[in-house]
Amino acid sequence: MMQESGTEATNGTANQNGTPPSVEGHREVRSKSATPSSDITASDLVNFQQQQALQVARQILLQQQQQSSAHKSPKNNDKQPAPQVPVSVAMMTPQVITPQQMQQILQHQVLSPQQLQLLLQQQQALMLQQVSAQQLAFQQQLLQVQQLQQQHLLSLQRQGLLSIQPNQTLPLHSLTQGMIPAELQQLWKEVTNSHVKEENSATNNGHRGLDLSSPSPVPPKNHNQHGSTNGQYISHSLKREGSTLDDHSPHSHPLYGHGVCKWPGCEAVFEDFQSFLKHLNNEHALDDRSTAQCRVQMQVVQQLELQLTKDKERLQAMMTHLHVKSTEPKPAPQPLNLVSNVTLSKTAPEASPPLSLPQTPTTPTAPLTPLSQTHSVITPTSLHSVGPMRRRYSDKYIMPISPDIVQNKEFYMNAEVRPPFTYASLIRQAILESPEKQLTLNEIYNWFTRMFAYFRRNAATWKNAVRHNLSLHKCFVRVENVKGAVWTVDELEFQKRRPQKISGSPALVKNIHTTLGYGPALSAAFQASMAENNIPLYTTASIGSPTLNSLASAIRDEMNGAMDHGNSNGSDCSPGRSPLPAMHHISVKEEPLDPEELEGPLSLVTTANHSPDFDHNRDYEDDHGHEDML
DNA sequence: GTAGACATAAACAATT
DNA sequence: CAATTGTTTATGTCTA
Repeated sequence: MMQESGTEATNGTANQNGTPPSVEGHREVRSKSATPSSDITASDLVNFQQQQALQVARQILLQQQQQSSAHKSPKNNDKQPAPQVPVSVAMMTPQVITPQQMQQILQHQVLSPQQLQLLLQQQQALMLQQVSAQQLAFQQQLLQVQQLQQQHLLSLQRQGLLSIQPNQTLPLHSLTQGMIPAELQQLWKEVTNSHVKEENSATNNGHRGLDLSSPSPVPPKNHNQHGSTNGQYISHSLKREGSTLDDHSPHSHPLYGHGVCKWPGCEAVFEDFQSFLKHLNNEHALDDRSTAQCRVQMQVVQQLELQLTKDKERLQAMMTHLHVKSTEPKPAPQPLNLVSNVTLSKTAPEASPPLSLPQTPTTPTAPLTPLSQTHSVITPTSLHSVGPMRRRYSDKYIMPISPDIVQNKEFYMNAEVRPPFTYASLIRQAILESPEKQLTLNEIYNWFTRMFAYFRRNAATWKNAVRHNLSLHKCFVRVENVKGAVWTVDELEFQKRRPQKISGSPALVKNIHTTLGYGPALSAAFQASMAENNIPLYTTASIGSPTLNSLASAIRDEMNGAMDHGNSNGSDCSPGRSPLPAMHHISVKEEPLDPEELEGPLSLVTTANHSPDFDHNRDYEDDHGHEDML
């Protein structure tokens, strides 16, 4: 009987390995390179804006430090691109800093008023851009949701379940229009009104003693080179980054548009840029009022950010909801499509590989991980797409496999989808999950069958593989026991063996390393302990917002050049590939497994009812289940 | 094109 | 004796 399953398995694997791998391989490659621009767009730009602000602040600080300490030379001015170095640092630094930092700067007068004004203006520009960028981001996301819903409705219509006009849209726009500049203006007026009165008396105070008031002398020609005025500087720096929304022509200024001063609550009209600059430096120079306005604006920005966060969550929830719902009427394999749609066009083609697998129309729509792909441009892993073991290749990027397994537990437990992890990783996970960090071979088997629907079949094949792996890898240590022998994991070995593998590996870890400032060696140990404790080390990068991910990706790209090959290890913990925590619960819990999947006795093994958590007694039970299987 | 990691298959020995 | 466990070898795929 065992034989039967064995041969069956062989056939099965043969098929699975046959066609799909190549096809998917291509897909994977494609998906890797085809970073959907839509992912990075608006929201990321917002981040960039913030980073730029921070960068400017840093540059200024740097310059000031240099000036105050050694007065190096006017070089600093020409060398504006030099501070580039910190860019990466700045990028990695949570943007949260920006406002607070600003505040501190304001309060402690660390900077010269002139520099301060730079910051203020930068901030202003940022906020204005943010508003539009955020709206843009929202609209895109909402558009996706809308499309999704429309598709859903359409499909329902086709099935005659619904008769609604496809055009019918949700009142989504109300969301997006919730934060319009007008409102901000209003807010501004309210807040600043009080200050306006003081304005007259306060305008020309000591601060102006600085050369702020000399905007005119600056010839337009210099604008592109090294601006000596605020606006110029900013526009220059922004341009250098090449990531601005605004087109900064020589005479452009974030606070100047359509002949109008965009300073909150100002709206003064100017015929030419020069007069605007004059106005800017005169009317909006660094004084109490401007400072206050800036503070307020910061609050506004924070509010906006908050709002953005909330709306993102809402969107997430909506998507989640739709996703789950769509899988509910599971009889149809449609869910998958839907998911892929939600997931993004990018993954769409991958979400359907089921072709390759006699996949169980079972529920689970796909490991969450793929969903995360959507957002994490970084992830070099489309591996999670259902597919043959080969896919697991990218597994090397995921050393702390544990979290991934745990997080997608539901999915793998119910879907007869090959887990994208190596046998070694799985074995390790099994062992580490055990209370005593040791398992007998049979217990390992049981863990496999319990945790993965996929391993409820093809027993002969994968069991052999498990044994083979146990013997082959040094990281698995066999320990004689009273009852016989148990297997344990030599974590160090486990960590050790991977480094050699990849040389030019994904730089994900690099992020972590650099971020944490750990050397490879240290980090190895660190990771090891993290992994051992099932702590998703990489979540730092993955957990965050999608934008964070793309941000990380950007960082990585940036650093790749410098650090390539430098790191022997760590390539294992990929932030990118980690599933999106927020979406974890999506995996649909299917009551019973697909009947088809549970051919006879197998159903007993399903363990689906068992809590996925380790239970000491289960071994015997499972054993029986196995016997049934034979 | 090559090396390394991995999956799979299978032969074989030792143990239960 | 059969099944299980463990080791080893061979082969093929995939990726860097």
